[in-house]
Amino acid sequence: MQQQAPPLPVAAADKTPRTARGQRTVRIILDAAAAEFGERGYHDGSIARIAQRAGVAIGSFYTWFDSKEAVFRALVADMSRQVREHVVPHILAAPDRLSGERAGLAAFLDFVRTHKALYRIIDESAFVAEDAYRAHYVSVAEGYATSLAQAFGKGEVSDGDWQVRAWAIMGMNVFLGLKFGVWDETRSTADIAAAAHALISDGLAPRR
Amino acid sequence: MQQQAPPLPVAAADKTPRTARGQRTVRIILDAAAAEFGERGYHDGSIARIAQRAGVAIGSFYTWFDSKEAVFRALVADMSRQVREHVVPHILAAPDRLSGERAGLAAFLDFVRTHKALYRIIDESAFVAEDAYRAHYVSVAEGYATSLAQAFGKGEVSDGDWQVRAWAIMGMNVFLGLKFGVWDETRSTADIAAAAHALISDGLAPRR
DNA sequence: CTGAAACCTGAACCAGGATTCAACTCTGGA
DNA sequence: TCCAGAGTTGAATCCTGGTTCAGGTTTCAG
Repeated sequence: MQQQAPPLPVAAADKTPRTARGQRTVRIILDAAAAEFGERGYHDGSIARIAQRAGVAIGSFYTWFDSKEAVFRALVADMSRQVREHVVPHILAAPDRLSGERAGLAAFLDFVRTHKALYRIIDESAFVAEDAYRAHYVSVAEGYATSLAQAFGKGEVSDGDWQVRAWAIMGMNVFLGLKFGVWDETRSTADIAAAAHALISDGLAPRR
Repeated sequence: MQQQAPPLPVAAADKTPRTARGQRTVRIILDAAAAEFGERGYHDGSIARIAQRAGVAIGSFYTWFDSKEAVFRALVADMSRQVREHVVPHILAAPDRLSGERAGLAAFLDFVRTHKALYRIIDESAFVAEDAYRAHYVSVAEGYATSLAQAFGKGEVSDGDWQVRAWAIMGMNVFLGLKFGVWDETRSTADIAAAAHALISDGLAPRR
């Protein structure tokens, strides 16, 4: 009975669009920011240029975002979601966790190759918005850990240290994404995924 | 017969110290820069503050480095070397490649825990000096690849895709370093290394 | 001892770019 | 049709912080 009808009591002076028009503008700015930061990085990226790309005045930018860092954070959240949405279905569609891992990596690599900006932005967030970066990877790692533990329940993987395994596999994927997604596109993503799958699945120990 | 004795024909206007005194100053500035960039990151780090930490005038800084980016690059090279120098011996001292991998990871984690600045700087170089970053990881990956191929020759590891394996393992180590070296020190490094070793060595496939 | 090269000094300069703001235009409900 | 609120505009402000520069000080070979 304390807070009344007046729209959004706490976050009163917030910058949420109240209209379809506003929503559209926010989306446009966000995309422009993705392009700008993707190309020039956070610090060489400029608000003026973002506004220009968006075909909008600088003032409009500040109508929707408090600061340069604010857009960047919004972007990180946006992308974190996009990657997950793209990759997770591929994992789930697979018959078992291990081949799911393979499908997931292939999907991830494909995604990276077509969304280099996004990839770079998430990585740079480590230095611009550490908490956002951490949040992203911690949540992904947790997803991995539970998923693996479940797979163990079904007898699809061996027992082991879920936490370490989750971070290890995640790191693996990220670096393979960097190398074979961003830097070097000469090899097919399926190929890479297969090789990585073999490693994760059977390890390096010599066949006995 | 074109270039004569005059000291350093090509790199004439370079900034290499010609004296022990100068050398000392460069070292001091480099250390101050490591501390500054380690704490504040590249962009929030300032030359003025670096000079202050070093107990040196701003002008002196510019006697030895052309720009902010220049020190940063020098730092990355310096650290790339340091990490390698610290870790490689541990790998070589092991009886075989696979247990070497374990020792190497443990050493790496220990190093990270005591040199968080360095770790952060190398990572940030991806955005400040991409080529330096690339050079660092490409060279490490190459080291891995050849080392693994050699181990295969001795029958210590199975056959496989060396390039993918190298990048995968490197990524694994980097992320484990981030998680258990920088962010979370609750677990012993030996512990982490053991778990990672088990993963790399035998994989996730259920025991048959 | 001496002078020239090597170093050091830090106030002042300046560019780039984030942020502000006062006025203007749109839009949709009554 | 009308207008209040929602959006838009972009020149002007402001400030941070990298870089310069015109001398001083130290060092050391001869």
